[in-house]
Formats: sequence, structure tokens, C-alpha cells
Amino acid sequence: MAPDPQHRPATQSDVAREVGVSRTLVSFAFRGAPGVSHETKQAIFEAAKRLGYRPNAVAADLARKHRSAVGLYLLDIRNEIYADVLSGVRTALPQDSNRLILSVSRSVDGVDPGALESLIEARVGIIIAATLLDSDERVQEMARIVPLVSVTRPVRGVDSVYSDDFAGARAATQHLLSLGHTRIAHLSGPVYDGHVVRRRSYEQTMRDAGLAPQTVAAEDFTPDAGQRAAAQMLNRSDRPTAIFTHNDQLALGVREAAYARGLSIPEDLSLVGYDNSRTAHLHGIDLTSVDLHAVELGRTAGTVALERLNNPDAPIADERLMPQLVVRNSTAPVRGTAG
Amino acid sequence: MAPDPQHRPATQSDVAREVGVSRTLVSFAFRGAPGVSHETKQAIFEAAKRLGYRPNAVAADLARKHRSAVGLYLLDIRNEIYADVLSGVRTALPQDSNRLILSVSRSVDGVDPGALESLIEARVGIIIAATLLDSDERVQEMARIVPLVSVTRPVRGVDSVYSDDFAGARAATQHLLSLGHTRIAHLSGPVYDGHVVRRRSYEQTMRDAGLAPQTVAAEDFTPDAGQRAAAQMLNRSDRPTAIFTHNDQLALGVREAAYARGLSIPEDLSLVGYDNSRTAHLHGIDLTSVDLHAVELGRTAGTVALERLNNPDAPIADERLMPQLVVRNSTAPVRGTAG
DNA sequence: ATGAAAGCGCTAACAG
DNA sequence: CTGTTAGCGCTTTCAT
Repeated sequence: MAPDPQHRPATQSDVAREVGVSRTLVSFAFRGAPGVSHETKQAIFEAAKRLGYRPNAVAADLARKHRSAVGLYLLDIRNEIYADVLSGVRTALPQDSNRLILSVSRSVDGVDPGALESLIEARVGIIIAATLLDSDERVQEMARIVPLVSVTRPVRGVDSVYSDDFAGARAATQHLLSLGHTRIAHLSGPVYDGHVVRRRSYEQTMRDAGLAPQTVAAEDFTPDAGQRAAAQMLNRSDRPTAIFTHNDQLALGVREAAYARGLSIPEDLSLVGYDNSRTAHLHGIDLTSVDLHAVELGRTAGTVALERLNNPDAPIADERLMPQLVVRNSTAPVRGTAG
Repeated sequence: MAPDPQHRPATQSDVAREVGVSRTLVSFAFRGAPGVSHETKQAIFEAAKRLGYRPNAVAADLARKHRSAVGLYLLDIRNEIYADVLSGVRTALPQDSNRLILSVSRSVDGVDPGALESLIEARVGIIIAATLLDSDERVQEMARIVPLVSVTRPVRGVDSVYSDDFAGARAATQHLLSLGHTRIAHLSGPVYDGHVVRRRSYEQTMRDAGLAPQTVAAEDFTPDAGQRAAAQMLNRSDRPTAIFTHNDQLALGVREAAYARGLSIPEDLSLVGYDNSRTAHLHGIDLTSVDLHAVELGRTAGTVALERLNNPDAPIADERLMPQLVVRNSTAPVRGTAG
């Protein structure tokens, strides 16, 4: 049935020769272009099938001087929200034109220069990047080379689709405040451009409430890092009664550290994460968290990308979604005067 | 600094013209091919930088009649183990040749014909597929068109990297048996080729123990499906005292259903999942599960893919990894005579 | 060490 | 409706 294992795949020329027409007709037929008689079309498809011919999308792009592939950069595929973003992007992209070229960061805990290089060399038409850790300048520079939509983080002059982190972090902090907590700590990730909004929002909200912010930076954004950082924080005599973390992964780490130390949540420690991952929903986890609507972020990014592809001169997109605090059982009123 | 926004990107010819040499030299220089004087090389790189030239990997592949991209098919990116597989594949692939073209299934709950088509049309050199739901015949047919390594599932005549599901499911079932359970149910996913091993292993292990297997098929592999299926199972008067699920996601659904019904785990219901996802580790979840070493599966698949690329005539790979039962607190001895 | 020329598989005017 | 002719950006003999 199918052709040989590793034989030279059939080309348009092969089909054309088989049918006895020119390559042009074959090309037209496969693209559904008008101007091919029904009969020839039939003959062409038949021959193509017989030969096991498959169009070469790459060669077509080259000839067309057009880039139909979309490049997707994801910071950390193991983090649920990036999987959600990917999944959202997928829904926005047309069923057929699905050449999705992926670049996953090599280092979750740092800038990965050259992460976008492979995407550029693969000549994608546009890059959807979630989340770039590079400096604003560098992102802007990349965007000058290839259309780029920044997801999760706004960058001036670059199409951006993100969530209002300031509002989200403020809601989280205020929630803790309203529960009577005063010793509220924030566990942030390492500091990168565009990654300090939640932290700054927390700090300002604390100060606005007349309290001293206390921020600790984890080594990276993983549960392990969260656990290590929390182990230290919880050892202090004046340990916080509540912790707000940069993301759910970090929060899950804090949770483990708390239990390891014999503290219960929310009785001894209130905990608020960020992302509202599926894990946060689980009975027994019940993590209060801020939903940034990752799937929606991805879907919107896909739409923006498509628009940009169709109209390079469209005004820069700036889509800011509103996050939502989801209160569960990991937070409770502070207990009397803490010890 | 960088060239115009959407200007025509610089090509080798541009660089050649700028320096005053032939395209050949530029090509040689960029590939580090011998036969270019040091001076010309310098001049070329300089000019390239000035013009913002980036090699076009796609055109290079075309000219070289060679496919350097690897295609990756993932059944369900929202499922942690596929993210793990991806992450494992990444580690096995050389740093530079990282053109990873992704195809994510459109429907988690069914066969997605044409999922591999885009990969083929993108002319990838090899496809790493985890997990194909198609029939063995179809997978074999695809493998005849493009080199393919099947991950998670063995397919005769096709490079396969998988875990010994039979052993894993048997260990899980025996664990429950050894705890004194007799009414042990199995929650499987929908039935597809290559996806019935765990179920069959469970059934045989039950029969070997002189017990009647009781298998229920969920609509798909998601927590929601697991919850719905479990809600029904747990409603029966002779409800099982233990449930072994096809994967962790399903198990998490069962867990929610149990709690919703006021049953505690493991007191009223023992639960065993499959995958040993990170969620299973969490305090408060403590899900007993079978670890299939997804990252390792991905890493091995990447290695096999590379070998196949280098040697099309190498014997078919058949890498079977041994899974490992990880016992946690979601399983306990059966209580007296159940009610 | 360098260049000319042919070609990869396909598209796109432009002619018949 | 159908075929001819140039490319797309790059690699690769084969000369010089």
C-alpha cells in the first residue's frame, strides 16, 4: 500500500508525470485553486494517493515567501499554566494551519538566551511567548526581528496579552488583611523584568495598610524552591501567620514545609497562591488562589497572533484580563494573639 | 540597531554581496565548513551581524534533502505525564538542533485522525508520539511514511518506548489484594488499541485470586470523567472497598466523588492511581500510585529517535521500562466486614 | 581558497 | 483549462 520505508517521498513532479500533466496543475489541485477541470483533479488525486504523495508545507512556504508556522515559547512546560496557555492557543488557531513550533526554555530559573533563536531560524511567521524572562529591551529587539506576542507580561511596543497582576496580588493581600492578619509574608520568585508586579503590589498594599512588607525570594518557581524558602521562614519565632506566594507551585511547596513542621493550614498558617491551578481545587488542598485564566490568555494570544499575521500594521495589542481571587479553605481569620 | 520591522530578512546573498564574495563562502562560513580563510570568515560574520542575517534552517533542510526537525505528538498536554515526556525528550535532543514541531491532539477522548498529518507535511525527520490512540495497523502504516517512535505503547514493527503496564497494574492490584480487599473495582478509560493492558492485567490478577473483576470505563481520561464514573460506582450498596484507576487524573476524580459522598480515603475506600504525578505526592493527597517514569520515557524516546535518524536500518527498538508501585496513604487494610 | 551552476519541492505570474 | 518559466534561500558538486 504505502511506499517504501525510507524511500524518497513522492513530489508534485512525480504526480504530474504519473497523470501526464504539468506540476502547475497538481499544485493548483492541491490548493483548491480554481482553474482545474474536474476530471484532471480526480486523476491527480488518484495518482497522488497511489504514490503516497504528501504536500511539502515547508517548501510551499519557502516558495510563497510566506510563513505559516507559529512559534510558541513556553517557560516551563511542567507548570500547569503554560500547558493551559498552549491549550488555549491551540483552540484559537485554525484547524489546518497547525504548524506549531515549540521552544521550551532550557532553564526555568533563568534567562535562556537563544530560546527564540531556533524559532527565528525555523522561520515562523510569529512567536507567541509565555513567559519571557529577558529584559524589556531584549524583548523589544526580538519583536523587531519577528512579530511577537508577549503572553503573561506586558512589554511596551509589543503585542501583549496578560493578566492584571497588580489587581490580583492586591486582592490576595487584602483578603489576608481582611482576615486580620498582620504578619503577612510574600514569597516571590527570582527577580526578572516584568516579574515584579505581584511583589510590588503586595508591598504597596501592605504599606497602605500601615504594615511592613516582608518579601522572600525563592530560587526559582518550583514547589521545591517554595518548600526550601518556607522552611526558613517558618522557623523564625516571629513567623508569618499568612503567606502569599507568586504562584501555586510555590504555595504547594510552602504547604509541604508547613506540614513537615507540624503546622496546619489554615489554623496555623493562611496560604494564598496564584494561578488557580487544578491542584488548588482538590479536596484536602483547597488552596485559595488568584485565577489568571491561563487558557483564556492563550486563546486571546492566538487570536492576536492571527490578527497580526493578517495585518502587520495594526496597532499594538494590549489585552489585559482581570484575574479573580478564589477563596477556599487555605485561609482563615488570624488566631488570637499569635505565639 | 536591528533591521526594519517587517522588512525582508537578509539572506546569504545579501551578506555575500555586502562582503563581495560568493554565496558559497557565506554558506561554508556559517556551517563551519573548512575552506574559508580566516579573514573572509571574519568579514562575513561581521557583515551578517550588521545586516541582521539569520540562517534559514528550513531552506537549508530543503536544499540538503534532509530533515532535521523532530515532530512530537502529545495526546493531552494538560496531563502532567505528557508534559513530563516532552521535558524528557528535550533533555535527550542536542541543544542546537532543536526544531521541535508539536502536534497536540484535538480530542483527548478519541482518535484524532490527521494529528500526524501536519507533522508529515512539516517534513519532520521523525515523529515521537505519545500516546497514539489509533489502531496498531494505522500506527504501522504511519511509521512506513515517516520514522516514528511510539511512546507509552508498544507497537509491533515500530520503535517503541514504554512501561510495563502489565506488571504495574498487577502490582497495584496485588497491593490491594494483600490489604484484604476483595471488592476491588477498576476504572479504565475508553477502550483503544494498546490501552487495555492495565485493565487486562487487573482482570487477570483478580481472577488468579479467585475474585470477580469489576471494570468500569470512564468517558475519557480526565478527573471529571473519573468523578462522574465514581459517583455511580459509589452509589451502589455493594460498592467496592477499593478502586484502582487507569491514571492519576481519574483517581483524583474518584477522590472528589468519594468526599462528596462523605466517604474518607483510605478509611472507607482505598484508592490506587497510575502515573505517580506530582499531585500524588502532596500531603493530604498521598495517593498510592504506579510510577511509570514519564520523564525517563521521554528521554529514552529522544535517544531512540536520534539513533533512528542516524541509522535508518538499525533494528527496531523495544525499550520497556519497569514501573514502580509507590505506596502512600490512600490505601489501607479493608475494614471488618463491609456494609 | 573561491566561485559557477544545478537543484531541493513548491508557487506564481504569464502565456497559450 | 493547461503549460512555461522564474524564482524562494540554501547546499553541493565541480571547476578554477
